[in-house]
Amino acid sequence: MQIQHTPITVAIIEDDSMIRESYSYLIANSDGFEVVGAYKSYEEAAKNFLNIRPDVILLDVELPGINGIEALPKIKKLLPTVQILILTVYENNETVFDALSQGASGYLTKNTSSNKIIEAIKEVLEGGAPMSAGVARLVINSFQRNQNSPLSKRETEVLENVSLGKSRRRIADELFIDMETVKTHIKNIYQKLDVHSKADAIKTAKENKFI
Amino acid sequence: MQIQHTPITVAIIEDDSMIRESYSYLIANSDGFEVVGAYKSYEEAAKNFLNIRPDVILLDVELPGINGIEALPKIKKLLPTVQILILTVYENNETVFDALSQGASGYLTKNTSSNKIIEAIKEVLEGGAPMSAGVARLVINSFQRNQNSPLSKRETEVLENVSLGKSRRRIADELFIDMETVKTHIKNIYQKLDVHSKADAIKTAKENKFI
DNA sequence: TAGTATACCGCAAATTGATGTAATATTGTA
DNA sequence: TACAATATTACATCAATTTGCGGTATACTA
Repeated sequence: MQIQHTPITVAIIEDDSMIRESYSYLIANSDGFEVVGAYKSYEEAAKNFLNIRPDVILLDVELPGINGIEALPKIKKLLPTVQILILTVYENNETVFDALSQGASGYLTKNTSSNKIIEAIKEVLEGGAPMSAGVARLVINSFQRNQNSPLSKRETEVLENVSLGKSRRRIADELFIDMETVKTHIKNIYQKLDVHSKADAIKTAKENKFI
Repeated sequence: MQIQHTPITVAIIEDDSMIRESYSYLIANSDGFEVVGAYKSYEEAAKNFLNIRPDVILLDVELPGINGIEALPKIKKLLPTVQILILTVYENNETVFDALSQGASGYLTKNTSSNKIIEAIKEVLEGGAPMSAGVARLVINSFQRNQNSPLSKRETEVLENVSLGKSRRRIADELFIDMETVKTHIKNIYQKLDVHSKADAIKTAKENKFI
C-alpha cells in the first residue's frame, strides 16, 4: 500500500436526513476521508456528480424518485470508475442480486458498525467486495449445488448442455457419444424429474440446484 | 448472542506440518475454541470424523490423495451440518467456484491474519460466509452484467427465456406478446450477436455477460 | 442387484432459422 | 421541442431440424 496523499472522496445518497448526516459526520471525521456530497435522491446527486467525481458512493436502495437499483447503471454511465456501496435495510435475494448485477461493488446492511463502514470503503478501493455476513451467505448459497441430486454425473452434464441451448446432435458431438445415447439420457432425466420438456427439466433442475 | 458454554470444536486438514501446527496452536489458544483433530490428508481425517464431529473444518485444497475440492462432498455426506472453510493459496476462478458449489461455506487465502481466521470461524457459525477480499470480488464480479450490451431490454429478456429452454410459443405466452414478435426479437438478437443458433447466442451472451 | 452409460429403431408433432415487410412507441439529442 | 434512431410490436412463407414418446439391449460398476 502507498501512503494516501489525497483524501478518499465519498458521496452519500440517502433520503433519511438523520442517517445521511450521521454517515457524513462519521466519514468526514475519519482520517484520510472527505465527504464531497450528500444527497437525498439520485436526481439531486446526478446534477453534481460530474463536478465532484467521488471515489466511492454510499447508495441507499429506497429513495424518492428512481430507486437505488435503477440508479446504479445511470451512475456507472456518468462515472464509470466509481465504486458503489449499497447501504440498506433490504437483505432479500432479489434486491441483493439486482444490485450486484447492476454494478454494485459491495453491499452492507444498515446495522453495520461505523468502523466497519470505514473499513468497507477502504476495502472496496483496494479491489475487495465488502458484504455483510447475511449478504455474503446469500451470495455463497447461490453457488451451492444440491448434494442429493437424483441425476447421475453424466445426466447432470447432459442437462447442463441442454440448458446452454445446444441440440442433442451438438451435445453428442461434444461429449463424444452417440446422439441416441443423449436421447436416452434425456429420457431418463425427464423421468427422474417428472417433466416432459426441456424447459421444465431446466426449471426443476435449477430450482433444486441440480445444475 | 448467547454465552458459549461448550467450546467451538475445530478440525484441520492441511498437509504442510508447519502450517497445520501453527493453525492448531492459534486456535487451541483462542478462548472458546478447541482443536479436535489435525490431519494431513482427507483419508486420514475421514477415519476419525464420525467420532470427533467438529463444528468447523479448515480445509486445504492441495492435499495428498484426494484434494480438498473432491473431499468437500464426501465430508458433507459424513457430517451434513459441519461448516467448512477453505484455506488455501489458490485464488483462481475455477477453484473458488468449484469449492463453493461443492459446499464450502467460506474461502480464505493463506495470507489471512490470525485474528481474521478466528473471526471467520465465529462468523461461519453465525450464518455468515467469510471470504478474503479477492475472493469476494471474484464472486461479486460473477454477478455483474455488462453495461454495454448491444441488446435492448426486451431482447435481453427474450434471450434469458431462451436460455431457460423455453420455446418461442411459450415465451410469447409468458411475455404476453405474439409469437411472431418473439421471432423478430430473436432474429435481431442473432444479428446483433452475429450468430446463427440458440446455442451460439447463449454462449456469446454469457461470455460477454449480456445475460 | 440396482443403477449407470452406452447404443439402436421408428414416428408424429413441434420447433427452428432464414428472409422479407411494416406500423407504432419510445428515447436521446440537437 | 422536433427530429432521427431504436425499440417493440406483428405478419407471411418455407425447408430442415429438433423434440418427445414408445420400445429394446449390452457392458460396466458400486
